Amino acid sequence: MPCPCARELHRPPHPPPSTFHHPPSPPPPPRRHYHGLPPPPPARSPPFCLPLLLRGQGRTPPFQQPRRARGCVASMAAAPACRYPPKSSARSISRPEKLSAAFSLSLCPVLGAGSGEEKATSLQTRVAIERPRSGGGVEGGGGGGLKKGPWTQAEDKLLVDHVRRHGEGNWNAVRRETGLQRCGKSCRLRWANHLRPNLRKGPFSPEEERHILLLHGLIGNKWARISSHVISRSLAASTDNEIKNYWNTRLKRRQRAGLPMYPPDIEREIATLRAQNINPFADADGGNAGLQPPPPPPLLYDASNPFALPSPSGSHSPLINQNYPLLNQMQGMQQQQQQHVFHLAGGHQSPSLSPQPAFHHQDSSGTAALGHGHGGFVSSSGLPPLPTRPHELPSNQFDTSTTGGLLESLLLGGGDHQPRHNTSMVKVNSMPALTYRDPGSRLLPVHGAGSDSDDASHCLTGEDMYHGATWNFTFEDMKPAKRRTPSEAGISDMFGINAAGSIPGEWFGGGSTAPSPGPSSAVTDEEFSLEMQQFMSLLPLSIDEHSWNA
DNA sequence: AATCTCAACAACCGCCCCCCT
DNA sequence: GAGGGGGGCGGTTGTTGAGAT
Repeated sequence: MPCPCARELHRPPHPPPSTFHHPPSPPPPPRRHYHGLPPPPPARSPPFCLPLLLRGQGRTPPFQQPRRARGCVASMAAAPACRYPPKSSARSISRPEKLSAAFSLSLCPVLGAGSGEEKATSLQTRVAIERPRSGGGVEGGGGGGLKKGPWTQAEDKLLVDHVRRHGEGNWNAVRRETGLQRCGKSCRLRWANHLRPNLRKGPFSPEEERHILLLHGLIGNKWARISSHVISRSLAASTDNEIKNYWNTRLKRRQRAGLPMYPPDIEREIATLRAQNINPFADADGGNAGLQPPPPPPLLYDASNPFALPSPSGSHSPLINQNYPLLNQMQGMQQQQQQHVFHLAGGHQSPSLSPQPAFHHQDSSGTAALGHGHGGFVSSSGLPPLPTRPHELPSNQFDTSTTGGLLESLLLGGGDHQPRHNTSMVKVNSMPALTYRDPGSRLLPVHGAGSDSDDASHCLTGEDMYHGATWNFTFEDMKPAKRRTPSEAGISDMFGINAAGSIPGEWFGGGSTAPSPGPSSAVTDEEFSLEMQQFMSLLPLSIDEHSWNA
């Protein structure tokens, strides 16, 4: 029997009114058919260029391609975000058993104290309760009856109320003070990924996708940093989990098709950036000058590669002074943008919005750095965050010392001067596409051995604008659109969040002028457009921009 | 109509780091 | 310096609905 709300799933997306000064957007692409005819080729994107990205050029308005709805809207609207039983149940019992093991009021103290409506809702949505793992395991290694699995509205409310009162952090206290039978980690995750204000739930624009690709190519699976960078550009938070999921699905898709993970232009951009080998903060703060080790050969730089630009002489020169002069402006505007954001918030910071350690960070050298706020409130500066965790070494995916440049500084805490390996060519296990060729070959990834001709046949064939060669690229804007999940709508409804994402009355003290509090779609188009217009107005136009917006 | 495949995504888990005592 | 708690991050699992077969 079809879901009574199935029509909701097929309802065409309704992009909210946008004040963007962009050409009319084409209708959302059809859902990608993996076994059908290849989709029409996407509009040609301009070469990926960090300055362009930082300037927001070519950015398509968010929410134009609402993400595909998942689940039954009717039930999800009043349901937790995830309706399936917890993993522990799913693994150990069959489906009928799972159903029988579903939510039991007597075993769920939170909902057991809730209203009958909550109970009914939970029953409808088969909210399962924690079943003992093998050996009676409980979350947290002895947490004694901690609940797992999908969150309920009641739990969300408890968590939100707690954060409202006490702010973020001290997550383990949530359980003590609210009786919420969740471990601190779970609370933090729930808050960070679903409940915190300014969460951006919507499709990644093509430009954001390219941005993600570039950042991933530069720093690897540093989802939080990628997220923070995207956040800074998008003025609202896309969670690291979201980006991670996006990447993983993309990875699987392209791996199946035997395709490279990165389009050639992005790879060239990666090579270019890594070839810069410069630290923009070396001269900017005066404290890092001379601290950077001599630039090792860049990861992707290959003398035989015409696209991996050679390291500029005096490669400590700020990138922004050489090839990306706009970054000078960007950096200078960061503080201004931050102040603007807080001004929009009414100049008041509630506890949860109080400066997070990583949000406005004063590093050891005394350089004020606007950092990412993973898990916390986000920057909406539209500018790349500055290093916040100088202690953090690059992951095993990349030896980022090979660039020592802007993005490492931005994303990996470029202030760290910890010894690094000097590897000119790194095979990245988690990034198969970045297993690069032998010298002399083109800067193209080694394709996977597997070849899904079916999928591959549907990949767009483009032209290597530098070589005239062809390339296959499954453009990401072909992916199905997503939309705000019903559970999030339910959360919003539960807390009285209006369509614009603001909560009537108090919400962290932000009031109606707060920057889009509330989960999902938190930044309204008006707010986004306002900031972007103000932002863009400070920047000169360029040929690229004209051509992109033409 | 049934089954399969896929994308999407929530949530858990383990590891690690930071901070405090 | 050692130990523990708090917290962050990345990897992974498992479930869903939709579309394809």
